Amino acid sequence: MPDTRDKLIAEAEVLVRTRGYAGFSYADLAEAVGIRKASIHHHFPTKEDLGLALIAAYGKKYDRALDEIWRKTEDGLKRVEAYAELYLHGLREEQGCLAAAMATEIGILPERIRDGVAQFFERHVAWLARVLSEGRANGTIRDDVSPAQHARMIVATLEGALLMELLLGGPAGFKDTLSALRKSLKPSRPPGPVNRRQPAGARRARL
Amino acid sequence: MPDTRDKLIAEAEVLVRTRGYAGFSYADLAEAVGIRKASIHHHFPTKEDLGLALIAAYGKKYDRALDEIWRKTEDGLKRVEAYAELYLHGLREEQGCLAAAMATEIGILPERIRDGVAQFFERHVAWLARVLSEGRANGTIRDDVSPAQHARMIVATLEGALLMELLLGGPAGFKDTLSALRKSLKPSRPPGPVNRRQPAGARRARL
DNA sequence: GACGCACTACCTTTCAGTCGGTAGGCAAGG
DNA sequence: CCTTGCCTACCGACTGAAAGGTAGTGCGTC
Repeated sequence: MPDTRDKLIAEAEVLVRTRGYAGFSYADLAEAVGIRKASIHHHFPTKEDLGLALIAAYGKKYDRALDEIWRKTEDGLKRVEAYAELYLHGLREEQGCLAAAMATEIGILPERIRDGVAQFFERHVAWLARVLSEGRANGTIRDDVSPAQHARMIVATLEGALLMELLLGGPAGFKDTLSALRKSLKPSRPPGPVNRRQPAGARRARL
Repeated sequence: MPDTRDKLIAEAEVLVRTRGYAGFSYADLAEAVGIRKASIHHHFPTKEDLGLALIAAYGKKYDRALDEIWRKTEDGLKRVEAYAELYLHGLREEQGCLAAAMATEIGILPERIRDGVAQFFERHVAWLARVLSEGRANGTIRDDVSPAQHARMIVATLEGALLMELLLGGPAGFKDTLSALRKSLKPSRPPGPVNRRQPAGARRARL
């Protein structure tokens, strides 16, 4: 039994991800959650408050997912693939990325929300940079990739693919992009046992 | 002296690219162009009519640019870089992609506009697939890239990079992504005269 | 009895869209 | 040459609906 506030955030997230920030109203949200419009203002006095809570909650949700991926495997390529799976999941539900939706509305976005969205991207880029540099070190990522540059590229690629494949090729189209991306990261030779400092207990990514 | 209709399309394009489709009103557009709100309805009876004209004009503008790039060089990598430059130009003007902005609002987009946006992406993917396969043939693109897959990836990457770098790193951040992308396309050895099987008469695509 | 939460009722502003009308251009016809 | 008629372009004034937001009330629970 999630409390009302959580339900509001959950439903508002869906609305933004399918219609954009300016594209939904308190009336829409009220109907989705099953309370009255005025009651939403009790939890989120202004739409900006709601938007801020949305991007914060979305960011935390992703932080947890990144953390889980990190713990589940030390294989750089698998980590990236598990990261990509997060986007693919959105695509299957026919929902875009909340941050991307908000980012396209820069011009009308309250500044604090903009900051939240920027932080969202920054954290992902930083996390991927760590994944890549560690992957290079343990031989699971090509050694000619630049972690900083490729981290940016990966986020950009996945955000773009989600955006585009929502109306083009669906999951199949997304996977095309994904295999092209994989090719640019995979080491030409599989990591030899020398480089491999994988712990004894084999783990697997959930992808 | 561009006529009013053209001015309306030009200004509306800016509005959508900075604020999204739902994020601007006829009142905003009227002010930007310097005519009255009612007069806009004379040219575009409904907002859907306007949106349709917008994506059509935007598509044509890009078609011309792609055509010019095609004619200017036969080097696959250079073609891709010139294509990327189109996005970079938007970034410098602090404007996102019109199609991307509309794509994030799928849930409220009139169907005909959705179709227009989907076509926009499809044409770009198709054009890039030709660029890549021809580039492979003349040795200016790595021979292990799959034109169909990489074409999708390139559009996705550039769309995503534009989206993200508008609030993150600006042109500098974009160029990071771009150099990572370049690395995945460039042949490991520069094209030798042996591989080069370019016909004497240069060809051109109409696209 | 104070607080949390949802409600009814209402506010102001803005939204897309409509209406009737004006001003000017242009071509046909007497 | 001058009227008549039709056209495009624009306008002020308006409409109903929907936007975000407010005020005050009731009602159950610590």
